[in-house]
Amino acid sequence: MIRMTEPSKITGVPDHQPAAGGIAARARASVGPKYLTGLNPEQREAVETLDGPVLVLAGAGTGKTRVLTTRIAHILSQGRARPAEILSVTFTNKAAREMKHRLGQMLGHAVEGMPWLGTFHSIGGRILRFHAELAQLKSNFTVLDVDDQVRLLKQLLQAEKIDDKRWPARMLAGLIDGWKNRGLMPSQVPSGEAAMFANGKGGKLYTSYQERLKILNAADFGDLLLENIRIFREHPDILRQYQQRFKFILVDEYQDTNVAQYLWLRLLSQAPGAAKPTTPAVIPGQAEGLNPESGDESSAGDSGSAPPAHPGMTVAPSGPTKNICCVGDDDQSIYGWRGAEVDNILRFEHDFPGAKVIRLERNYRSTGHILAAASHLIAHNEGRLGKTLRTEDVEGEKVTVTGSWDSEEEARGIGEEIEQLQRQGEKLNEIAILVRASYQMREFEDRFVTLGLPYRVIGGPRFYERAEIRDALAYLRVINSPADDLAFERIVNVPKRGLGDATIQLLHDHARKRRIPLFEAARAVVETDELKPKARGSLRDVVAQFDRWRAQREVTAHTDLAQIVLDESGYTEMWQKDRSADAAGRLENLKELVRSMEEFENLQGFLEHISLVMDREGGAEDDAVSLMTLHSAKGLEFDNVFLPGWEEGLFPSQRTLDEQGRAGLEEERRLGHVGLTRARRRAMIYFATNRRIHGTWSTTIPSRFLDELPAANVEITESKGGSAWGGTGGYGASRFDDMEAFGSSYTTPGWQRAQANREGNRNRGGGRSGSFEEEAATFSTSSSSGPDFGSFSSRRRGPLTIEGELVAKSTGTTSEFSLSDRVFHQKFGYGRVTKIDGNKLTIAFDKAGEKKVVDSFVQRA
DNA sequence: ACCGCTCCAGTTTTT
DNA sequence: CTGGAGCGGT
Repeated sequence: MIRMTEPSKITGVPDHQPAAGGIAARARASVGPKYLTGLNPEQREAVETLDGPVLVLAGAGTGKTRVLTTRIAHILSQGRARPAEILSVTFTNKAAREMKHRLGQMLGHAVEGMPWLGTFHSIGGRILRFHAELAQLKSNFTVLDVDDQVRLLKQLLQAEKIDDKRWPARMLAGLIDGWKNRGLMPSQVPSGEAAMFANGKGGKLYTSYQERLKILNAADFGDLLLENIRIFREHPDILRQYQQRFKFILVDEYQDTNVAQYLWLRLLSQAPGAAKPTTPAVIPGQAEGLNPESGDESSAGDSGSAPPAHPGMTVAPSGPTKNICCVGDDDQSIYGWRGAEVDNILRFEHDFPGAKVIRLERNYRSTGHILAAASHLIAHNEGRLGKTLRTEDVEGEKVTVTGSWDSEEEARGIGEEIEQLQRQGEKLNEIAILVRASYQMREFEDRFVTLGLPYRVIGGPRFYERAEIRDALAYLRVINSPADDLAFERIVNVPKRGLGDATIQLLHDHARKRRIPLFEAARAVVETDELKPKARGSLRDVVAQFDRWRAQREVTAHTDLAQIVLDESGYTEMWQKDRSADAAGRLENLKELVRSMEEFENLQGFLEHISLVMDREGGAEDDAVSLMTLHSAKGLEFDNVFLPGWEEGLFPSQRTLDEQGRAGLEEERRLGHVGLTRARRRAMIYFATNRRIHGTWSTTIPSRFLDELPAANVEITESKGGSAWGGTGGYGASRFDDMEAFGSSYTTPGWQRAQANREGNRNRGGGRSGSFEEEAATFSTSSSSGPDFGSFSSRRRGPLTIEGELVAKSTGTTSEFSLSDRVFHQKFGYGRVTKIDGNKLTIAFDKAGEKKVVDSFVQRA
């Protein structure tokens, strides 16, 4: 039942792997270098096929990262290339770190010499710094975050007198991002698209945005690749230099690449010298921009089978290709909405003639039932290369599907299921709840807080995206480069200094008139009497402070300087005074920021990398349930996975269906596949019949994906969260047949089912532990269920003994708190106790309102 | 300049 | 039902 060991990813031999191919294979395997032992034949082929293009289709849990790292080790140990001659790209810093780590383990030493292992953006940024002047930048250019970008665009919109309510800066940022993802410079944007924004001003705004970036000596994320592509196209000699350097190219998660990344890879993967010196003056792709379907590649050879080429991809002359190895899984492509092109992977053999395609289909993660369910589901997709995951693991437990009355019951049921798992000895760290949309998390959080069940939310704002980190960075940016207007504007009135819009406007006017940065404008303005005395003094202080810090920079270590700046500016104090729940965390983050600076030589080096490299690394030591979206679950695995909210409209998401049609549906289905394949031993799907959407209750119908699960691997269970729909009612073992019948028409209104079940429940009636039931009733968050359902929900009851146990287990029955105590809670901040019920407190929080929490989760304030 | 009110819109997220 | 933005009052 229980898996014995996790197959060792690096050196061990997976225990359930066959002696494939018999004696001959084994003999051969034992001959090879030791890092090859333990690879299955396909993995081994993927590692050893070094020459020419290779596409490794690596299904979930088939050892993808292991193949990538082993391949690098193999290249190195075969002497085919030196570490600095291998280009190895990932999407996330986390993935890059993971690869470095594993490589280090495999090679037995730290991987100092792999300078070109990193994310697309960090490597693109690195290359761009070398040739910054070719992009009208200086090598110390700033990488703008989304906030800066939007602020800049807002200014441009204002300058153009465009109503930024009707045409929000965010939307324009999204458009520009989309264009950059597709590898389009301003001149290449199809005129129809450029005209869509702000009555035809879209293209012009893109152009002026790019101009402003150059003036600010800044690049956004898209530029890091786009400017590379431009430089490579316009300077074949530079391109050739990189082509010669990179003897091998490895790409992780190829299914997530966008057009720009694809073009970048294509350029770099041509054999050196194959790139004909194109006429640099004409930017190829410009013509195609007007006529998107005319990429010349698509006309070559095999018609029909491959999707049409991207516009603008003709820059890469089809010539001999170097050793590029792309690893990915078309069934896990879930980022289409942000520019990823599944077509890239579907078209690989066409784009890289002579490519070898290797399928990894042996799954070392999940049990048979889970894998069968996932495979069966994804088989409903049409646009896929086709893989069949196999396992030699046990069948294991069937995937369960559980219906709940509403989302509250769903949360309660999952909460109880988790407690049961916990009592069976499962680690909370091995339990995850994967939701489609982040607003689903709230209900679980509320429930867990009530239960006192430790949980952690994965995803959410990244470390460097947090306001306090960006503020701190802005201070440092202004010190480092006085011309960084965006940074200056961000912090000039943070903390509050009485420098509001009027002052900023004045500075802007000055700066524009005299063509100087805002900071210099400020310096000049304080010498005049254009400002009111108060603002003037304030601004004078700010200028003086920055002058002082810049002087100190010469004689102070950069970490110390950062600390000084944060203290002297009053920024630290601002958060110290803040009484909200997250203030403490923010101060902690600031400390962490200062600490992280130690890894860098100096302020300049730190700032150059920070926006690309920082990410939060939460303390994962505590045992806690993980709560996250399906998207952020990609790449992770857990013994027990809960998949709530499988309802039409939510999952698959109505919006995706509306906007993307069939392609959207397929992407949603891949999301379901990703969710299921995260589970090693247990996958538990839930759907609710009623859900609150935008505040009002609506009735939902089960997701069509439920119908697409294979009956043989799925078990219908009853909700634990108040077994309102007992086994007898409409919810027996036969229910799956119901669902299959459901199959063809999804129109069956869910409420019909709900009605039926409601009847069933009425008939059942009767409660169990009366006394506790009362407590539970008072305790459950007051459910303002829809009109019809009020009577029903008040009837709800469940195996409450579970809760009883937890209560007993927690802190005993007498609370150490008294009425009207001031308390602090990690999540909700400060509040006052208004009611005590054993160890359960009702607290009126200053900011979060009234909540019920277990007393062990609060402390006296 | 800042606070508090009303109104509106409302997936998924990395770099 | 929430959070963010924009507006008007102090």
